[in-house]
Amino acid sequence: MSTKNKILDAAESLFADKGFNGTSLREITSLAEVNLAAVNYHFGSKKELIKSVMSRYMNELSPNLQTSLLLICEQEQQPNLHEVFSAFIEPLLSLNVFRENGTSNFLQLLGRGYTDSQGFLRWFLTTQYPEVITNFVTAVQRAYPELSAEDIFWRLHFTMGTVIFTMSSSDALMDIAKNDFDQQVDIADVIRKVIPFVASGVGAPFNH
Amino acid sequence: MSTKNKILDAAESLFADKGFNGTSLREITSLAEVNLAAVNYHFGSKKELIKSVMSRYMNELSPNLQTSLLLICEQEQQPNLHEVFSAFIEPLLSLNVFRENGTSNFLQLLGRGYTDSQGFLRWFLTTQYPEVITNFVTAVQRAYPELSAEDIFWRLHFTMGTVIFTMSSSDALMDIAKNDFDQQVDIADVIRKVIPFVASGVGAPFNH
DNA sequence: CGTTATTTAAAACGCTTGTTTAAACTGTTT
DNA sequence: AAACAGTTTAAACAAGCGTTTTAAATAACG
Repeated sequence: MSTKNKILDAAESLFADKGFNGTSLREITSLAEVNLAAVNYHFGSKKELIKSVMSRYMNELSPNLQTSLLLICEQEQQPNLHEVFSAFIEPLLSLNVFRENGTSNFLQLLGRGYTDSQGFLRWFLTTQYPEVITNFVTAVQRAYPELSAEDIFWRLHFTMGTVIFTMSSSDALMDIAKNDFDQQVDIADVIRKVIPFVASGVGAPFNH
Repeated sequence: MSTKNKILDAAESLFADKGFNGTSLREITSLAEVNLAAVNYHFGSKKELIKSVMSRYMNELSPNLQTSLLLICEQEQQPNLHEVFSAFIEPLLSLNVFRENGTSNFLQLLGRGYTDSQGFLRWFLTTQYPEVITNFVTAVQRAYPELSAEDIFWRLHFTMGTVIFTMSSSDALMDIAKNDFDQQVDIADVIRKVIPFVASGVGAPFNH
């Protein structure tokens, strides 16, 4: 495997675990078993390395998610919200074949990006991959046309919060569930549990 | 104002803004206009300062939340989930009189604590203030008895995720809402928007 | 008033951070 | 075989970190 990919792999799992700020280049390069200077040689800076780690996932996920959402938008009958959110399941889980622990790693990284580093990653994602959000909004609008643009905006961010936060701490949560309820769960189970929650949340009646 | 409180105030707003890892003691002491060494003198270490900042809020919030939830648990008729979650509104908003921007600062700190510093703050809160969680679970159980303990566990964490994540990025979200929808919102508005979402999410039917 | 304890001040500590440098090495091309 | 670009290496850089130390200023009390 190339040095570049060794760095990306090591950075990915450390970033997911301890955040971007919480991970040093020395930790990354020693896990990747490459020289410290290799990061700056191949990526230029730590910030660019973070972008590369995220891009690798987004370039894999984005087209799958696009076709999955488009399928829902273009079908004859009106979809319900549960269908819309279920459209995420397969593209997200397919990240697991793309890379070991791909699904949870990616979602954890997403969560880090929203809280670490004061939102520069949010800017990066919304400017580099805006069509993902657009399609998602369209799908929700088709499923629940009474919802105003403002309410869609807020409820989609609530949804992102639910999913991202859950996945950020999914390791800890799965441990607790195992200890307290003898309940062996994996990331696919968590996704199946969270879909009814967010679908119902987005579909909640509103009292203006 | 005492040196100790000047430090606590400065630390609180910086921590909420940039996270625990992302804030240095030098930033804190220079915003507080006190000497650098004062932190270690008064609090012993940065970690203890973090605990102190959180405790100041928890000691204010915890009793209010207790009485509010107890009121719901002890009332004659069965409460619905919307009532249960609404029990948080007043105690949370009262943090705003306790301290400027108290509500959003506290919720942002809570979010930081779950993602920064690998969960030591989660340990701190669940061991120091377990009765808050217990009462909350009891209230939800009364409102939705069909929900199993496992499902309550998961859905309450989804709820925490929604709220904490939303509040962590509430400043950014309120800015976007203002720009895109000419919608002037404050933290109370956000809370009013999120309550139907989480109440509906927790109350979602499940498909076993 | 004088003594003791508490609080602040400035400087330095040792350590880690991201980044840069310059030399050594690798494999291909002329 | 020599020249070459592409990589890797070890060492050093300046800057920032949390913490400690020492001395000066302030407050409390007999």
